[in-house]
Amino acid sequence: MGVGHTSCNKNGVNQVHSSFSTPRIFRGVAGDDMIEVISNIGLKIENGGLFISRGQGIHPRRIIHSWELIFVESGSLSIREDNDYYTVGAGQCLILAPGKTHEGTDNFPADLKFFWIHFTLLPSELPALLPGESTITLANYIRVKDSNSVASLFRLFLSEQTANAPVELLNTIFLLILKKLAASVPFDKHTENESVLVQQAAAYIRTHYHLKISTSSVAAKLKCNPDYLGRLFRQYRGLTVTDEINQQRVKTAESLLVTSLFSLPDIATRCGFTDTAYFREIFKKYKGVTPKKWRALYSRIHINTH
DNA sequence: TTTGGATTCCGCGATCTGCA
DNA sequence: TGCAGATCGCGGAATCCAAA
Repeated sequence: MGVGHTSCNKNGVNQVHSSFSTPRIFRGVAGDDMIEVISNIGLKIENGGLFISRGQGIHPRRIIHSWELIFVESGSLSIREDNDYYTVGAGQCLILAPGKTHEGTDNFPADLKFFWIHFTLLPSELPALLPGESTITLANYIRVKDSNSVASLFRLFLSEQTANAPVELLNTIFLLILKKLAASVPFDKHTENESVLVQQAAAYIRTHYHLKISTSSVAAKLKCNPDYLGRLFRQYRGLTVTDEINQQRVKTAESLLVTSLFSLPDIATRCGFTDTAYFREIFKKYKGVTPKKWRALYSRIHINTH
């Protein structure tokens, strides 16, 4: 497999390189529903972790000498790598290359949670591929197809790492994560043809939906006419800017309703709604039921009363 | 009865849409 | 890309409801 590099998109946003030549970091033999992993896989895992936001702070500017695999479980991470800007949302993955400058471009939102693993590539001294062997190619920016399984694998990785599991086991779990990522799709291929303005607006909405934003404020931020932005957004994405904002808010509310005990006004505020009544109306519009019913139907919180 | 949270209603201002 | 009419978003107040 090769891990990709990123390069500057002409239009400045989300350029994805989906094929990579060298270096190869591990080799596997494909079989029927199984993978035989060669023990000397040519990579060294340094460490991994889970970042949970406290709703403040920003990713520091730094250059590291290892690869970094980031998988966002909730919220969104705004980050740049040299001249490439990314907004990595829930269920998305980004691979940062060594030797490049990366830093946050916005404060950590309160709901941000992401897994990370640092690894280095050993000098490749592997012979040419043998019959039956294959390499895996990964894009550097991926919308993960089965994000729940990937999150479970990351948790397993961290658990085994804490238990001082043998390197081979950690490598195997890491390999499974990479296989899952390889089966996913590079992020938003259609965006290559999409207006830069629309991409910038969407990225801004993904990181600011919890604040008081509107078509006007997004347009003002991007220094363009609100009418023009609204038209472009509809043209490329088939929905209005307000719809996009509301969808982001409802998505977050959906999660908070089933995983927290916050009151509806509290959740409305956390999702960017300044009015609970309007929150309820919008939630019902998208989900078909009121927030209260949604919580009753899907809440995973068990409340002890004694 | 009180209190806190949920729901409904109404009106103004923001946003969308069609047109130039 | 801007204008104007139509439509919709959103805030505030009133009301409902359930628990204490």
